[in-house]
Amino acid sequence: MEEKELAELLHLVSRRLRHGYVRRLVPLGLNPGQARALRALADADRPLRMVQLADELRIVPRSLTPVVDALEEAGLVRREVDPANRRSTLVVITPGGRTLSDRARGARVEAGEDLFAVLSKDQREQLSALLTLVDGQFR
Amino acid sequence: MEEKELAELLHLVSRRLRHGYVRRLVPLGLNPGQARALRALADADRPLRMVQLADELRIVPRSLTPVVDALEEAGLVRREVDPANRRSTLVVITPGGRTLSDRARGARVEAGEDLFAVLSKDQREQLSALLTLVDGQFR
DNA sequence: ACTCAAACAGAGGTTAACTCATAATTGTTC
DNA sequence: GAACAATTATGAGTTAACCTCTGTTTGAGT
Repeated sequence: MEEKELAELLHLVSRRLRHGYVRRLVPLGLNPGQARALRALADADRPLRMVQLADELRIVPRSLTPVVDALEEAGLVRREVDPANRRSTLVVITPGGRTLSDRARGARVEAGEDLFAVLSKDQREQLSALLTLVDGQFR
Repeated sequence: MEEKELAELLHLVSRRLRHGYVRRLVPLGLNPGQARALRALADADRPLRMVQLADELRIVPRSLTPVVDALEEAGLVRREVDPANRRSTLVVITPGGRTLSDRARGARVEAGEDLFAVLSKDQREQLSALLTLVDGQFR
């Protein structure tokens, strides 16, 4: 009776995930967008320019500005002028930012474990593989 | 290096889907939330009270009010006082609403086909089954 | 030197949620 | 059967995460 379409399922599940994630991020003083940006910076392991970071997050650069504002405010990143191109801003993660990024990763993993508790390890890997395929097609 | 967590993948993919969906809904004058509500009403095949509909959509009733406002404005649903309980409002889909709901379903399916083009039919069914499992655990 | 493009941010809008408070009704209990 | 509690919807206000369009500064190519 309740056979939902993929679109609907995806929406509901991703909303549910966000819920658990947000809850765990609150004590860290981060929202998901900020956590994602921080994570991308930690993973890149080098300063990124605003455009690069925005691209990584698949958002337009303008949408990144307030995210970086907040992270900078919290001392988790620093903005630096790119010496190679003074139009560009380099976003540099601070040691504090790195630490918090690790804690945020924990929150993300926990939220994922909560949500995907009903799936076996195999099933999770399947899901991950399928989504990677879908995401990958637009690289 | 590009090994993304499930949380991240889910977020990116569902955002991508929404994108394609929104684009196709624009000519119908609907946004995704309105389309979802309309769909739930069409599927229920009977008037639903605000609380019931909200529950179906997994949102709090207060969040449903403006959605129904818009649908009513567009003549796609009607609000009626529930004769069985005068506190309750019954949301009744109109013939026009039903028609548009069908068109919105088309949009949703098309967007899904676009996004999941890289997957085989089998893979899509797998994905759907996995997400149904995850979604199902909270009912 | 002059023009065009790139990078960022200001201003403002949209969607989709949320909470808290309130009015109307109904159901329960003494 | 009056008093109290719960339910239903909504007013008011907030938040996250995006978007577009515009303007400023800077750099790159001719």
